[in-house]
Formats: sequence, C-alpha cells, structure tokens
Amino acid sequence: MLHLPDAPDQRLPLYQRLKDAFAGRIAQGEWRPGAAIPPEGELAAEYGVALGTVRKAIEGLVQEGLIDRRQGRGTFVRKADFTNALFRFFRHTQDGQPMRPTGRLLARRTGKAGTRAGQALGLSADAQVLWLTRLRLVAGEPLVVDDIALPLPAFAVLADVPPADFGGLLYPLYERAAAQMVARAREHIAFARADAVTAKRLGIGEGEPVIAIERIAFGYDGAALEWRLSYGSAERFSYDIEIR
Amino acid sequence: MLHLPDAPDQRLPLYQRLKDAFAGRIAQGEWRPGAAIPPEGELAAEYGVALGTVRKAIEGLVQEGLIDRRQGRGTFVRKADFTNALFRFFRHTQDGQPMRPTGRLLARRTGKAGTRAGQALGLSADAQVLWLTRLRLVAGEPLVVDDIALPLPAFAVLADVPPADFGGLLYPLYERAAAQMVARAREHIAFARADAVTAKRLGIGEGEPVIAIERIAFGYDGAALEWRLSYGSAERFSYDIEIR
DNA sequence: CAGTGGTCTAGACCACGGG
DNA sequence: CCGTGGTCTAGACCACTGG
Repeated sequence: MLHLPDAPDQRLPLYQRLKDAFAGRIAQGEWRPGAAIPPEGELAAEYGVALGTVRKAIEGLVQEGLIDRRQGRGTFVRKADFTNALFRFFRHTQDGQPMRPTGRLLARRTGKAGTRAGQALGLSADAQVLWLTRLRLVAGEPLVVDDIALPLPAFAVLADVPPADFGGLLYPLYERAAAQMVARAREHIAFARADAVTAKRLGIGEGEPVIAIERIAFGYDGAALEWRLSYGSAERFSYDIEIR
Repeated sequence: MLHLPDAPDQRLPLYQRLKDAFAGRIAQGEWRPGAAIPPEGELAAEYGVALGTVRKAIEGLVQEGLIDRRQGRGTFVRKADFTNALFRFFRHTQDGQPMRPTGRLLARRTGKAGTRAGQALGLSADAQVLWLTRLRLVAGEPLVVDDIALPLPAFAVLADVPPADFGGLLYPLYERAAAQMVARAREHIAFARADAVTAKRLGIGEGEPVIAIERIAFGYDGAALEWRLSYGSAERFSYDIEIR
C-alpha cells in the first residue's frame, strides 16, 4: 500500500492529497500521456482509501483537463491538443471549410531572454534561451507570426532539429525531441499596430491594425515551458465566449 | 414526497433528472435568485433519494453556474452579476484604479427586430422589439456604445421607465421593472471599423479600429432575453484567457 | 449551540467496450 | 464474457457559520 507524500498539509482533504499524488505521477512521467492509469479499484487498494475518494480525486483531474475518463475503457492521461489554440482567434476558412495551416521557420538563434520573456519563464533577463520566429500560413497566405522563447538547456536539442520539422504543430515536436510536455497555457489578447518587420511578415501595411496574443505555456508540473508573442491581422480576428 | 417529471427520459440517471427538476424550480421562480434552497437532507427526503444523489445533482448546477454553495450557510440561487462583463474586454483604469462606468441612454424606440437581432432572439424579422442605444463612460470619456434589442411585450414596461434609470446596470433593472432574470450570455468578438455614427458616439475618427461584441443573454429557462451589439475603441481592448 | 454543507467509507448494481 | 467506469444507497463524522 502506497503512502501519500508527507509534505502536503495533513489538514488537506484526503481526496486533495490523492489528487496531488496522481498529478505527481503524471508530472514525473510515470503515467504517460495517452496511456491509461490503473483502474479505480486498484488505486483505492494501493492507497488504502475508499473507491469514492479515488473517484473524487480523479474527477478533480478531469476537471483540470489533465485526464479523460471513458466508460468501459479506462482513464487516460490527456494529450494536450492545441491544434486549434491560436486559430480559435483567427478566421482561417475558405469556402466555409476550415483550412489546416502550415508553418515555416523564419529564424532560430540562441540569446538572452530579455525582461519580458524572462519574467514569464521565471528566468533572469540575461538567461540564455532559444528564440524561434515562425510564420503560419493558410492557403499560402500569411495568417500569424510567432516569436517564441524556450528555456535552455531543456530545449537545446531543438537548435539542431531540421527546420522542416517546424512545419507542423510545435508541442508534439517539443514532446518528441525535447521530452517537454505542455499541459495548459495562459493568454493575453490586445490590439496593436504592425511595426515594419511584422507588417512585412504578414504581408500587410506598416501601422495596420493587428491582434497581439501573448502566451505562456506550462508543463504538468506547473513550470513555464514556453513564452510566445503572436501577431495576426485584426481583420481576421474572431472569437466566441460563454459567460455567466 | 415529490415526484420527478415523467417527461424526461426514464433512462436518464436519477441525478440528472433531479438536476433538471431543481433547474425547473429556479426557472419557475419558486427558488428565487439570492435566496437559499432547502438543505440537502430535506431535498433527499422530499424526493426519496439518497443524499449523495442530491449532492451530485447540486454539484451539476454549481458547475453550470446556476447556484453557489457555502459551507455552514447553505446553497443559494446565483444572482447573475455581469457588473464587469463588458469591461473584462476594455481597460477602464485610471492611475491603476479601476473606474466604475456610468451609462447614458441615447435613444429608445419600438420597432422591428430585423433579421440579425430577430434571429438571435428567436423572433421573426418583423417582430416588434424595444430598441435601446446606450453610451457608457468612464471618467467622462466614452468607452462603449450599445445597441440593445428587447422582445415585446415582455419588456414593454421599460418604454415608460425614466431615462435616468438606465444609468446603472441594466440586468438588475430588467429584473426590477420587467421581472426578467438573466442567467448567462454568449458573446462573439470581432474587429471592425467605426462608421460615422459610432465614431461620433465614441469620440473617435470615422474608420478608426473598434472591437465589436455581439451578445445574446439568456434567462434561467434558456430563452433568449436580450440581444446587444457593443462597440469600443480597439486601442483599449485587452483580454486574458486560460486554455487547456 | 444547532444547522448547514464537506469529507469519507463500504458496498451493490448498471452500462459500456472490447475480446 | 470480463473488466472498466457510472450510478445509487446508507450512514458516520468533520468544519464552518451564525445566533
């Protein structure tokens, strides 16, 4: 029978400590994304708690989007899928059909994080990071340009990956090449005007309205893994939200 | 002992039917916003189910934002509070302090809904609605202008309410004057450019960038109560979001 | 102090998915 | 068919709130 870590406040509800223990096993890579975790009954026996308590802990993780449950099949560590994360904000349809974007790496270098990216990543402004500049296109038209900062040495291997590998989604690449898994992200959206460089990349005029999206992506352990600043033409901006 | 409605599919889980029954009592006005609902044990006895089933039903309603629970106090029907709903999107601070906006009614008339508002409200384009145009200001500066459509005859009394009453929040006014309660809303956000009328109202130049927010507000029974289209200067647009 | 929701347990049976 | 998660029950005790 396993024991819960001692560190967590003993006054915390049992199901909370259990939830944290489960999250830890995911963060440590013991339970891998896409794979099933042990059945409820087994976990209950392992930790010596009631089934209902395990269920409540698991429910919490489902709530947080860390895992999925499927009746009759099992409970699975969720593979974060940001396929359409940025494109929730920008129209990218043609003839009513959503188009899959392609990516092109414009630049890649190692350098200082600077204050903005450094603070977001929990690093000093002088810390070395890997900088990527990427353009994403739909049907040959530029849609969004990203400046991305990745901490070193965790992402060092990406400095040697062929540029062609950056054509698709980046997060699967992070996982494949650098063993870094993104669990969630936070974004800030604001209006801006294109500077000369951004305008040229997007194929619009300098000073034209753009939407700026600043994103910080976090791993399963809560650490910041990636900072990015994206620009897209304001004309294509579109977003839906439910409020209560 | 109360009975669950017969109509809902008997194959639905008990806690689901129970949840619907509770939602119905809120929609019918039997359980009023701000008031406490009966304690769990009482509900369990009334319906002849276990306490855990009642808890699960209530949890679902909490999830949906219809009610709030507070340990030691009770379970309360949530009063929808959209105090800052629009202002989550626009900066309205001065010296770092958030400012409370004031409202001014610019126009009020009865007329056809038109296709856009009509469709949103589930009415024909020819249906009569009450149209409001309202300007919201912060520190004397125009921030947002709203065009609002309200179905008739439900909101007829608002045609005779003194314009000064539209200075604050509208939803409490709807509740007070027309007995219409807003439970939730859906919004669509997009970029646009100010037409002559909007520009003048916002005190900006024609063709200047604006953010357009289209909102449909729903009552506790799920019916559309209000359609509104708001414009604010894009320069002040700012929004945060968590994604996973 | 009494009453409320919050936690935890133990166990029965159902519904779904895949071999 | 078996193993999984899903539903439901019954009851004990804890923790918070307000008078």
